[in-house]
Amino acid sequence: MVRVRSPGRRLARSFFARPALDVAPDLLGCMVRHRSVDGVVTVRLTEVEAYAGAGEDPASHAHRGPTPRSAVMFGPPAHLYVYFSYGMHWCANVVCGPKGTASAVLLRGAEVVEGLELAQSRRPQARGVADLARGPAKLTTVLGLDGGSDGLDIAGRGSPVTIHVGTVAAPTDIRTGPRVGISSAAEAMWRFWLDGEPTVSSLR
DNA sequence: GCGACGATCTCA
DNA sequence: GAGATCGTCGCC
Repeated sequence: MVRVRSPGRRLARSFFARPALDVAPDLLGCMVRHRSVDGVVTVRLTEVEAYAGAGEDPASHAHRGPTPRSAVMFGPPAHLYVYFSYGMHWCANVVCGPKGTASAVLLRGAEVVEGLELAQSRRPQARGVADLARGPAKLTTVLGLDGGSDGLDIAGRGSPVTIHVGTVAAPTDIRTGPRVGISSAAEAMWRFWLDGEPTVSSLR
């Protein structure tokens, strides 16, 4: 694959206005950037999971229809869905599909490519650079995101969070497998990751 | 109003 | 392998 270490063209809303199952593998290698008052952190995605729409995916937060928590998922694509998990962690998704489908892609693992120092200060417990964003809650922490970012339009003008073209993965570099940590629809091979990357959360 | 459980992480 | 720790949602 071609390795580019800086973010390329910014992804437009149309990129996300497709089924999550199509968007998810296309996001591998892409760069997620967050600029805050603290500075800029950019990561390159190495692992994602797709969550299909309401009624189609029992493992999705949107499965039983809109609730206050999952409301953002039912809105237009390219918005951030950030939720609180296990009483202590934040996890970030990007809403996909046309408005109302309530599908999304969970960001599970990434490599820090910009703002290493700031990333390390946000996760002092990290074992090493590969551990900084290996796992959805770690990735969210390193980017400096939390519930305050829920609903953010990443395709909008002036958004602090943007996603860009990064490294282009060859189809043979992409692996698929079952999603992690869910009990229903566990057989769906809707987890995608880049082969051989040390920042993939649970290796297979 | 109540209770079960979770798209997890860390440390032992 | 267990504990931390609490919001969300379904059901009573």
